[in-house]
Amino acid sequence: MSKCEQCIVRQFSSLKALSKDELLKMADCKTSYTIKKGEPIFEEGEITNGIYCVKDGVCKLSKLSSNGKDQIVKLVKPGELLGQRSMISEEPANLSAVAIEDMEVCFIPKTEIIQFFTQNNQFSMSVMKTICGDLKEADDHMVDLAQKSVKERLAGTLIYLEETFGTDSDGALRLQLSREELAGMIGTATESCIRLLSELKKSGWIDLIGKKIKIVDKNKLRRIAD
Amino acid sequence: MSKCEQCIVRQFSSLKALSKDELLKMADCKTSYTIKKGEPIFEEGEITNGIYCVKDGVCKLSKLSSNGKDQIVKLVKPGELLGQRSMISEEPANLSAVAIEDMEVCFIPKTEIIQFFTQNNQFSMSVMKTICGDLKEADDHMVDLAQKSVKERLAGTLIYLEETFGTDSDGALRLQLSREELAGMIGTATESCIRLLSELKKSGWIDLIGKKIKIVDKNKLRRIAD
DNA sequence: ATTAAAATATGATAATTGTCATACTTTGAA
DNA sequence: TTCAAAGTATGACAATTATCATATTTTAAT
Repeated sequence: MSKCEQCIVRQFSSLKALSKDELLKMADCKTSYTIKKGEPIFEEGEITNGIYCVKDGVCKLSKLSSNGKDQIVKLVKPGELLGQRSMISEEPANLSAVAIEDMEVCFIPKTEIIQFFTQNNQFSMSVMKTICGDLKEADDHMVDLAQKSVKERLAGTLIYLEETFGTDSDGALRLQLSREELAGMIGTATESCIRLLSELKKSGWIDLIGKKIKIVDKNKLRRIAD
Repeated sequence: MSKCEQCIVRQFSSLKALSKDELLKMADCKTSYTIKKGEPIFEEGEITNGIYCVKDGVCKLSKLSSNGKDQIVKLVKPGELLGQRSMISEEPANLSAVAIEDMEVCFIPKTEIIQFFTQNNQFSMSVMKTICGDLKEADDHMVDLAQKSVKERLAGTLIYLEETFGTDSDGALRLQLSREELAGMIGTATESCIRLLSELKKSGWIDLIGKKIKIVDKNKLRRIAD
């Protein structure tokens, strides 16, 4: 069993507020999982009874709409926690978490987290701040979905993907999303997404290398995104 | 100065977790305000340094989009708290709060709330749960905005307005929103909103009495909304 | 009570976006 | 390696939604 104390990603989440003793206790009761690309960590409606700490890889949090399409609400990257909301609300998961890349995650049981909440105020304040940050992002995202055009949202999403997950050796977006997933992020039909990507390529603001996307003129994209 | 102990709406918010002593302390440092319909409680970008408890009246939380339209993110009713998110995040307000009806609110300084957080675990857990509830609603709302048509969202919003704020003596929605505000809730142009209301009226599912809206066939609306 | 301003309503039209069909390309399993 | 399946791409068309113009009604200030 690996030690939480030595885990680097801990620094990026609320877990950084835990003491050495608490980390040792956590290392004792945690379970590590390997999740392959495309596999779920948990699904909408499932009772999770704990939270996951993402050690490696990226996953999408999405919800199936009544029209049959999957809307991606958020991408979660290493260092972030997963499933806090439903654990705190004591409800089944509202969203599905599915790996976009191969992942390594650790599961920490609810009983443990609740103990940390009561004994470590810094920890609970940190979790609270994280959730507040999520709420702010959700509100902002909502406004964009309601008021911006698909093209504006696509441009904004491409910039977000580059700034958040970086680029590979070709200078293309490191995070490989399918066109369907990209469409699910911006809230549009897959064909519309593909069509607008072609349009942005024709304009010369992006380049399409196979299914990879490379941002050529970020300023132009920024101007489109507002 | 009125006593928080005797305030009924307290029961509906996290403030119900406070002890008698804490309530007395709060009554001492709170400030009461009367806010007229149309007036702001705080605006986007403002530093608030505390939270508001809504004693009477309803307000909208909205954000100005780059296209110049105001998107309404949430309606806040008596008993609910206002401004917790930015207080906890220690950031300026992300949304504007504007009264939709004449309101009575109490302002409680941040220093006080932070004290309650550290000394009363039930209180901080309750606030955390409320914010988690807000996050869930925001996520769900996001999916609807991204995946549903304007007509579906309008139908859903009308049902929400009836079930949340009730009806007046005519059976019409008690909460009086302008067409522009209703459009701002569902994320569409005012004209589109008006047009669809006319359409729903022609179909006989709703009735328009002046600018009031009355739901005639809720089941039909529900079927439209999904 | 009068009247200007604001809100509501509707038509005409354009722009955006979704849907269906189909072709091409890539991927992965036998 | 081969081939079926999945993913990507594009065209044609329909549906939805926004925009602009204008009329009507309501509201509120004088």
